[in-house]
Amino acid sequence: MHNPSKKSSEPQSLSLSFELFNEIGIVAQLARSKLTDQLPEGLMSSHFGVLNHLIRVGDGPTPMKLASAFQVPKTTMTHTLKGLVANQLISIKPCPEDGRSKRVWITDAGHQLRQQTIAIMGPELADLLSNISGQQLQIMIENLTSIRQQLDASRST
Amino acid sequence: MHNPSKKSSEPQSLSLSFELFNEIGIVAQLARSKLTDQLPEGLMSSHFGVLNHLIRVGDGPTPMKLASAFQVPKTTMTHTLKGLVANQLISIKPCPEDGRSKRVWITDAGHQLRQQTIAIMGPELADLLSNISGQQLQIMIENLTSIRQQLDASRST
DNA sequence: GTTATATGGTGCGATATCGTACTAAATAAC
DNA sequence: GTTATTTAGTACGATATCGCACCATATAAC
Repeated sequence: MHNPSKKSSEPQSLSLSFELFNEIGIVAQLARSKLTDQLPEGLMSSHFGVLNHLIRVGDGPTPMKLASAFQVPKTTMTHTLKGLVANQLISIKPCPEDGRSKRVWITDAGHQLRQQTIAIMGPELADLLSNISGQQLQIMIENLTSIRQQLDASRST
Repeated sequence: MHNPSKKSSEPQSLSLSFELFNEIGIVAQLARSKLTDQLPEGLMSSHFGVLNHLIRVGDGPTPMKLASAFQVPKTTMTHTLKGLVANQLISIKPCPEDGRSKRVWITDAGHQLRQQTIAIMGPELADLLSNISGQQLQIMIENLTSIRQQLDASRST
């Protein structure tokens, strides 16, 4: 059953596969919940995700670009952006090059909220990983990225 | 920046921590979406999760036990169970030992649906992991479990 | 240039999730 | 034994997510 020397490119045991995705799902849920607790009333992890993305990847994407970055339906993104606008954390302007599109810009308040949240959450998250070696962390990120990319690919099919 | 030999019990880099949780969140979302696509109309990953749990862990838990197993509010579990009952995949009976509680039992139809879904999803999930060694898979599960347990613990505080 | 198709965005309805408040039953305090 | 506290479950309202239908604009076909 336990077989650490299993070769790559062989299918993994079914139960281990389910176990991995099970753990991924629960950790995601708990982390999301923890993040939401840190945010001001009316804001959720989805809102923070957008603010964070605007800083990390750069300002001015279209709503569609955001939707595909987070792999959510565009209607969901419309809704999320509406909440951010209502809280004056972003501003949405028409796209000069494409009359169908709009572009999303983060405001100073948005920048501030993101900074503030990172200052609180960052150390907490890092704490959770404190007994994981840097090497293993790297491996986990690489593997998760690989899984995500495969899922992305199968989705667009 | 890249430091594979970092010692354990040191805090991880903030950006790497965020990156890990980011990937975890997106993979969870994509996997959930894929699972929902496989299920009959009106059922979601939350419903399947309960069925799967009833088989794996055993029949007859109270709704509260299920809620804490999935780390969702009890109102959410009430709602999820209602959907499963409506589809005749579980049955809920009063608990003999505790007048406040009820107990959840899976039906034959529930058993069937779970089996059927696993038969479809299992190989797909295993495929996603086919280029990850058994050893790395083991490590990922262990680390994710550790993270989950810490999040659980901090939650009950 | 006109028409057909594709793409970006939104409105709307259905359902999921979750917080608050409530009821009923069990347990603790006394 | 009565009362206070805790616990299991539900009802309800608010919001998130998502699928479908629709509009506006852009691109392709001709």
